[in-house]
Amino acid sequence: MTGLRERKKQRTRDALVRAAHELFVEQGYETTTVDEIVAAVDVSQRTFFRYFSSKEEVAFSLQRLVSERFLEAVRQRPPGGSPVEVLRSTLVETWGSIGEAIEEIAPIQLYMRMWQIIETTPSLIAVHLRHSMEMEEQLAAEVARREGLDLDDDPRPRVLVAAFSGVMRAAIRSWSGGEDISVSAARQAVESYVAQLGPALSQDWSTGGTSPSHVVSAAALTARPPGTPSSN
Amino acid sequence: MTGLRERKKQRTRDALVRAAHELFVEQGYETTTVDEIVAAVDVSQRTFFRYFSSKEEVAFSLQRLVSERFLEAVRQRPPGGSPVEVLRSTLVETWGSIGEAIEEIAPIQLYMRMWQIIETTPSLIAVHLRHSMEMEEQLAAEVARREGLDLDDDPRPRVLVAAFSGVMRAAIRSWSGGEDISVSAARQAVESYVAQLGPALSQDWSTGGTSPSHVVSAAALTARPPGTPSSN
DNA sequence: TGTCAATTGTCAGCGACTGTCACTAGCCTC
DNA sequence: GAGGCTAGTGACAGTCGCTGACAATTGACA
Repeated sequence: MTGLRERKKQRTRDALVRAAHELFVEQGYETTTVDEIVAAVDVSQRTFFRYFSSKEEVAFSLQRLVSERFLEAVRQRPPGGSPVEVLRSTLVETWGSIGEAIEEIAPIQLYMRMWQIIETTPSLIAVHLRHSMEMEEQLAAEVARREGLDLDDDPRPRVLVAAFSGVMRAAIRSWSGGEDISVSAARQAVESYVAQLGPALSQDWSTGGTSPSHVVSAAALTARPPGTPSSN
Repeated sequence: MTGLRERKKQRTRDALVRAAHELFVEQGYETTTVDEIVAAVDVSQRTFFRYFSSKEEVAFSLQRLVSERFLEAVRQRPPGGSPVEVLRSTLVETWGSIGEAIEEIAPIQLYMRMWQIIETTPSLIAVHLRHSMEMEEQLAAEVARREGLDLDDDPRPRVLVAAFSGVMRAAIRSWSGGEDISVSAARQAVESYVAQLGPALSQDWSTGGTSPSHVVSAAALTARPPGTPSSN
């Protein structure tokens, strides 16, 4: 059992995350000041910066939680299965428990709405892209480990992960730009996009398009799955 | 002919860019203050922020120049040829004139060294990724226009451009992490990476790897070209 | 040459972030 | 259960990026 000191720290940290998310969602990221966040939790600004190295960090704290959980789940996965399938099934199977982990800190709706804020705030888009890059690197290392490959010699892990994470980003972007920002809509968007990844790469898509046949398999990577609304 | 006022503006702008690049390269981006930059050019800080909306913007001013020139060159390109080939040949043919455009503002070595700063400064990496995304969107629109396609219906322009720009980024990263940061080394790295793009996508790469055959064509996208030193 | 408009400098101020130091409150020992 | 130890907090002063407002300057043009 953890001590009182520890629990107190966790509480203030969670409170800061929750307050920050509420304010960001309510009035936007740029227009929310750190002073407003700490006022809502009633701690000093100095304390805020002891928990988070920047205002950006608190905005991505839940995203980071999700990334870490997912990465950990992939690491725990028993050997076997193709890498794409490992990533896909890990995603599907951990979705629920990761959702619960979020709920312990803030209502999941807040997390969902925060995605919209990120995707519409230029400075956050930039940071998000960098995080994705870092996440890709770690995932690629794990895939390489599982397959017994050397990341320096074999580019396939990185490529696989890049494709996977590209599809994830496309799904999130499509979902966050749409009408229904519910959890189930997100899950559906992500799962249907990801489900296309394997088939799209193995099937032959050159069914009479104007494009040369060598780009079509890759093209399917960002194709909208049927029934998904176009979001621009 | 442009008036004196106009020329004076151009001079101070170029001087700011040059001074900023010199300082960034010499002592790092974060540790260089805007006050140092304006002191080197002897203008007020307010003037700096009239030319550049942020410290980041001046750091990317030469990169932006290059992007714009390249995009413009693609736009000027007569119809015909496959999209990949159009991008590749435009790159090769405009390399020289773009270099000259840079030289009018700052020594090209400074531009080259600035890449290293960008690639090793987290906040600049993030901004760079966002710029790449924006550039991809514009290039994709142009490719779609050339091919008479609708970007909303056909994902292939975006995919093609994403692949192209991914290869470019990989090339730059490999080059900037290496020993030889000369212009010719950069050119060689970029051109050899890009040259692989077409063949890599059309060839069959499944020559007895452990991976499923459906990822190998994509895998070749980030493969190191022969003779290029590994840079991590 | 005098008027107009564009450009610049000065100043005051906000917001993100950091170093420092005194203080408070869990924790651990006797 | 008292007292020392230390992790965590608050208060304060200061730096740096960036902005608005207004006055001073300087090229443009009649």
